[in-house]
Amino acid sequence: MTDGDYRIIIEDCGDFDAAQILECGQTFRYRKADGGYTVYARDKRCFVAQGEGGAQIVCSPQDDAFWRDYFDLQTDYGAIKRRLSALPDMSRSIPFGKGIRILRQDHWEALIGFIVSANNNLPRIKGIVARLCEVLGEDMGGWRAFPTPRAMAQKDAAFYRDLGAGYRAAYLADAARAVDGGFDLGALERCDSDTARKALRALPGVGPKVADCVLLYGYHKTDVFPVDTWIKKAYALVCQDGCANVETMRARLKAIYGDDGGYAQQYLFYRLREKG
DNA sequence: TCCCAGGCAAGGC
DNA sequence: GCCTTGCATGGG
Repeated sequence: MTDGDYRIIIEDCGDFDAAQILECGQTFRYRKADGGYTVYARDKRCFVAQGEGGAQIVCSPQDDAFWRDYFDLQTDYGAIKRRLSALPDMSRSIPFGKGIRILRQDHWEALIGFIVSANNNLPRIKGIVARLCEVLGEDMGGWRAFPTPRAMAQKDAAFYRDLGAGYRAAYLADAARAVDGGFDLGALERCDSDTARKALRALPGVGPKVADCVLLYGYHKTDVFPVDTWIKKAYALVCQDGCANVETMRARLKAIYGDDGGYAQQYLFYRLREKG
């Protein structure tokens, strides 16, 4: 890391664990490094070190506010955990993933990342996103920014296929053209989750699951409950009703966990994937 | 080799 | 409307 000595210090790590935050599948732009993680967001980079005594975010001093917001440092996760504690499976899942936080990511970045994520695995998603930045992102002097909608819109499906995106290649090209052509991602900030979800689903490659992930990680709309293959497997733990329809599952899980559904989903997802 | 991965879209009923 | 199928590619 060559960004100097500026550090954001997190003294109490009861609600902050870098490994859990980054490896719980909400972002694909990080690299495990010696003693921590290098994290990328938009056109910025930081290094997160986690030790016994606490965590430190090493970054450029002018990016202090950006990273405090990105890591959601102003939110009281103790209060969230207390609200969820009595709900199904939370007595197991919250202690297992107690250091998870929901990152406040960029709309566009979350959209592209989760279009890539469809029927894909985490190592491969990370690789595709890394190549996307490497080839189309602005050179920031040692690393690459996430590509702009304009930069991505100028490439066609064949380009993204060569990058290894598989059958998602056309989704990437078409979604980029839609956003570059005027689809207003920023306007959805002011919509409720159901309205924003319907709007996002008009984009190619955005179905129910991808839309929910974009809303949760790209808009911090924490009342959504993304249902993926892991949550489908877990559903029987929470609702022993034999339900197999995904939309019904989603509705029932939303009803159980309410406005904190996004957090509950993240604790559940992390524990299941890590076999905790 | 085979199954699976933070699913989506299209086509058949 | 709901259900099934095809889809690219790499990990385990």
